Amino acid sequence: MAGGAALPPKENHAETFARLRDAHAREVTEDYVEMIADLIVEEGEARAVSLAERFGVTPATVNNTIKRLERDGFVSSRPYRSIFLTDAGQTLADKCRDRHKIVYDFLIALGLDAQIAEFDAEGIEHHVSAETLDVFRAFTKSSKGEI
Amino acid sequence: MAGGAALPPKENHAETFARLRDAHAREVTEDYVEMIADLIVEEGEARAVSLAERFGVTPATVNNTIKRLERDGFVSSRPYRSIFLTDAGQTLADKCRDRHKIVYDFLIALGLDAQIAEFDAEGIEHHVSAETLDVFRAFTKSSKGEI
DNA sequence: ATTAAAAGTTAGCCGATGCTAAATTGATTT
DNA sequence: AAATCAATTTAGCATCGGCTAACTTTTAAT
Repeated sequence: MAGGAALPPKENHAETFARLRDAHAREVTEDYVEMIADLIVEEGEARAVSLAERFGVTPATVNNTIKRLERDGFVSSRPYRSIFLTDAGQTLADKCRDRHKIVYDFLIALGLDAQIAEFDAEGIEHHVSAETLDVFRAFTKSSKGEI
Repeated sequence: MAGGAALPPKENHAETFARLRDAHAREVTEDYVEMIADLIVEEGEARAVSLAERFGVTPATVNNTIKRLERDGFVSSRPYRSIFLTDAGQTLADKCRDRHKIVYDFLIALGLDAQIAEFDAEGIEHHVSAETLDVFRAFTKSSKGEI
């Protein structure tokens, strides 16, 4: 009963990597809307200069990226003004914030320190399926109850 | 004594994202050397056509990527021949295989099914710190002992 | 009100990673 | 041996996400 199990282990390589590439394509967008939402909460508005500083990129790069996000309907902006999330952008930001927190809390529940949990969560959050997120959440919850 | 804790929670955004971008830059390289090593084990050699099929990209893309890997010292190849790992490539492949297995086993230990564990591991493996890997490994081990 | 500083924008560049289409080489079949 | 078929390579293109340098606009100070 061990041999082939439920799922053929070979076949689906290509699909795995296709989904991986899709995830990558969304990462910058997700990081930006998440950060813009944070900045609006923390500083009252999202300025390009703050995004540049937080991401560690140049203002020109931020400008570039914001244009893509605008094209894709996640943010709105007017020249020399601060940046706003559209409804779609806000929805995405909310989803990302939740997901980020689930991953972060899970890593903390595993015993990792805040610095490492924060850094790893930033990388991991874009690559967890809904199923894995559920398991993470349940684990964190149960580990809290078990004290 | 609680306020600032050991690590200021704000400041280091930029460094986090810089490290994230570094990790991204390594992902394709790591996936390729890992896959080349797998192919050599499974099929006796690594052909471009197999890489193309497994990654779900065109042969032209594989060719491109192999040239970069060659430039960076991870593989060697001669025209119309199969692809070999250099020592550096083999070392990296071994490291990646270990890491991949740790992440995969951890997800399985958490109760996820093989298909999802495999897919998520592929995304997560490039973004786990050494500390997190240690915790994953310890968790998997202890969960095996606890049956 | 002018000037200086800060913020934002534009133009032009580069590398990574993908593609298609066409040419080439290698392997197989007849 | 020739012809075919599969694999590989080349050329040319696109997008993303970075950069620098130069310029413009806005904001703040004097």
